[in-house]
Amino acid sequence: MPLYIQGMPPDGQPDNSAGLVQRPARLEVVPAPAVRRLSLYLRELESLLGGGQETISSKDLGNALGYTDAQVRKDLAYFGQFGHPGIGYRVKELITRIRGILGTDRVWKALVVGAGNLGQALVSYRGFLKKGFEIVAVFDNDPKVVGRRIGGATGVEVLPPDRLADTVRERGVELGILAVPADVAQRVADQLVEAGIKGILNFAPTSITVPDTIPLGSVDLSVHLEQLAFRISTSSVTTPQ
Amino acid sequence: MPLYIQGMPPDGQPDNSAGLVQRPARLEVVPAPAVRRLSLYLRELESLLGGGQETISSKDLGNALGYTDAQVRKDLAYFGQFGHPGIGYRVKELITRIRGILGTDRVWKALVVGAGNLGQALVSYRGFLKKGFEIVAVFDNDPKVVGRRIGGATGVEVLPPDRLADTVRERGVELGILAVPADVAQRVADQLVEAGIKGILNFAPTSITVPDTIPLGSVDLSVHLEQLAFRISTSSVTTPQ
DNA sequence: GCTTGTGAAACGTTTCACAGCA
DNA sequence: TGCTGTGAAACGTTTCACAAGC
Repeated sequence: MPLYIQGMPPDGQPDNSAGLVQRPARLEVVPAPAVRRLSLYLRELESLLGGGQETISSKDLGNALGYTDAQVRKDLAYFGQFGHPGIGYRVKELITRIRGILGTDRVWKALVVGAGNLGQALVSYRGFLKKGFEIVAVFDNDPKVVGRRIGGATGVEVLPPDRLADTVRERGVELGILAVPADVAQRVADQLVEAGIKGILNFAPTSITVPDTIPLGSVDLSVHLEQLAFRISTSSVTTPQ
Repeated sequence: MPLYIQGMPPDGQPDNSAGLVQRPARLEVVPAPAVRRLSLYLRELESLLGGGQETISSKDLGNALGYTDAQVRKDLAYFGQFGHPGIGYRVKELITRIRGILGTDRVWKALVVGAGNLGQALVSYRGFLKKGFEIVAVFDNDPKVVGRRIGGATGVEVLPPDRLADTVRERGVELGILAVPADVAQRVADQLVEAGIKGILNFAPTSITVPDTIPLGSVDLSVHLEQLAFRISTSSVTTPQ
């Protein structure tokens, strides 16, 4: 599934040398894997910034994550010219740029459906906010859980499912996180879409379908363990060239 | 990172028509994305089995997950000939085959490091066992948490970090799941490797390095939300050709 | 009819290699 | 010298299209 994004002109003078006609914004194709790596570059850069490092080369950034220097440069070049020949990339500048590209230079409101163990863990996780995500509500259909507070003093109250739609609308929630059992995941997803959610991250161990205008991500913990099991099982039989 | 696995001969008569010389097992290359999809096929098939369905075509299996029929057939064909022309795939048979391929036709012992919210959620998750994974121990360095029981009656006791190595060895633990803060993830990974763990799944929001003999998976919740944010942000500018 | 398995073609992604710049 | 940005080549993956089988 290739991703088409509207290309932005490189820094500095826009190339209008062709003359009088305004050049239409290039339509460029960004490989989905490149966008995934952008998140990892950002994470690494934030760590470097904490360590006080001011610049980094594509070689060092790649090495830290197991990619080649060419891969790093190519990935970044899809979005513009951020580097400085002879110097590398300025850490602070690149962080700002990548946040702008990913859209996390502002705070996204998210809600969690399902206040089981995983739902509680997601609501309690302190790392989301500095990444640009704020969990503003959590829902559960168990009356014994509704009304309870999750996430300590600054936490949120568990709401009943019938509050879902109005919460999305009134609070401007854009992201829905599904931490419900597999058998209700599709139904909840439908409700979220109906309520006007803009994207869904599904932790339920089942595949769900949404209109293809709604970006959908999914994380299945068992699937990740299975992939490990496969790689361990076959590594004894493996000949990595 | 291409994956090389030792190809298995198709069902029935091994092709030894070339004559007297024993044909060496073909070394075949399986795309990593194909292996990931195998897990999804398995999940879908298990759901179909629960619904009583006996056979399924590559077309229907693909449709359920958003893939083409050719993709499904190709993926499965990397590992052998499991289908029946005119019929499709027998659900029960294919489940057995895929489990055999992934290595989850037996139970893998896993441990969790970190008994915070996420660690507790992982230990408590009831779905792992029927997928072939058993969490046999959980560790935490907080003395207030050590000794506590997690996961109810059948749960496990939280152990201190100094019990890590002997637990891996004595109980034959093969998989390590990291649910610790980023700043200790690498250190814990090193200890797990030192103790003889065979694979690691990292939930800490940082990249870690392990010897390349040790398969490593990683799940960063913020990264998944970032990818959603990007897709939402760009979808207004998107022309999915 | 409907279905699989599979070479070959099409397509997508990564790596190479080097011009250009600090 | 060291580094980026980028076309072109190499490589990997998916789709096509069809022979063969139920």
